Amino acid sequence: MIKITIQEVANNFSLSKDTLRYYEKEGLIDPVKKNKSGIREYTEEDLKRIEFIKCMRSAGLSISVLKEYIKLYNEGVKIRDLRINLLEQERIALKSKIEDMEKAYEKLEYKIKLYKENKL
Amino acid sequence: MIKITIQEVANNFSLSKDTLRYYEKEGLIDPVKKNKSGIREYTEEDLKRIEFIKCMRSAGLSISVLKEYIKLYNEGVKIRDLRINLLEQERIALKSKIEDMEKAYEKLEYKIKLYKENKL
DNA sequence: ACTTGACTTGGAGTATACTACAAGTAGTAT
DNA sequence: ATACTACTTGTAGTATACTCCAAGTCAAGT
Repeated sequence: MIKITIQEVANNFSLSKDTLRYYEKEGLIDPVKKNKSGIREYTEEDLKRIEFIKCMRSAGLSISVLKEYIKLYNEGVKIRDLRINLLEQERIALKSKIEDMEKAYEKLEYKIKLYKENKL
Repeated sequence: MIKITIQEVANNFSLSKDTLRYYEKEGLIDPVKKNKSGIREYTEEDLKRIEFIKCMRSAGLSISVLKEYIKLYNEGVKIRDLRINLLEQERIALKSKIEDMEKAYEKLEYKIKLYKENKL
């Protein structure tokens, strides 16, 4: 078994140690195993979860939405449908957010073009 | 000349009156003309600015970045290059943000697909 | 044995972007 | 005239997501 320290996780994911502990406290990450000295030792499983959370956070999913999803996830298969539902909703929200951003992007591009052509 | 009240602006742009005054206070919107009773009367020009700000905000550009851009804008042509620069930077940042979000979107889609195929 | 450095905890503090409130004024309806 | 509504200002409060700090523990190096 590989033992990964919080420092290593922080470096690899560009997250602060504080943020990692914060995510754990909030339940986004399951409680990480600690050695006899109380020091966190992350597993591969933990890293997968952290990667997922980081990706979703960077997409703008809020802590509370992710908290809810993880809670459902941990409660097991019975409420699988709820989980699908939640993800579907977030997918839809994310889609319209991306569209908004693309609109803004085009607007920016256009504005820059005008500037460069000395028309502004 | 058309006189547009803050209420109408708020309704049309789905922004609260408080937010509109906040944007004005922060300098994102130029000081709006007031009638003899001190009530704001928005012009077409104001509305264009508000639309731009709203669009950029929804793309995630921060108040402080927009503040800076508007400040440069108001300071005139001499520093046009600075403005282009700022917009270029934001364009690049926005692009990578959109890419992040698309990655997250695909991940979500995939996860939902797995759920639906009963593989999770 | 002692210092160093990285870790632990719980809780306080910060930045951002609003959002609500209190006190007052102005115009309209009855 | 009185009540009602919408507006004004400045300031205080809130939600979110961290971020920092104090006090303490622990293992390794000198």
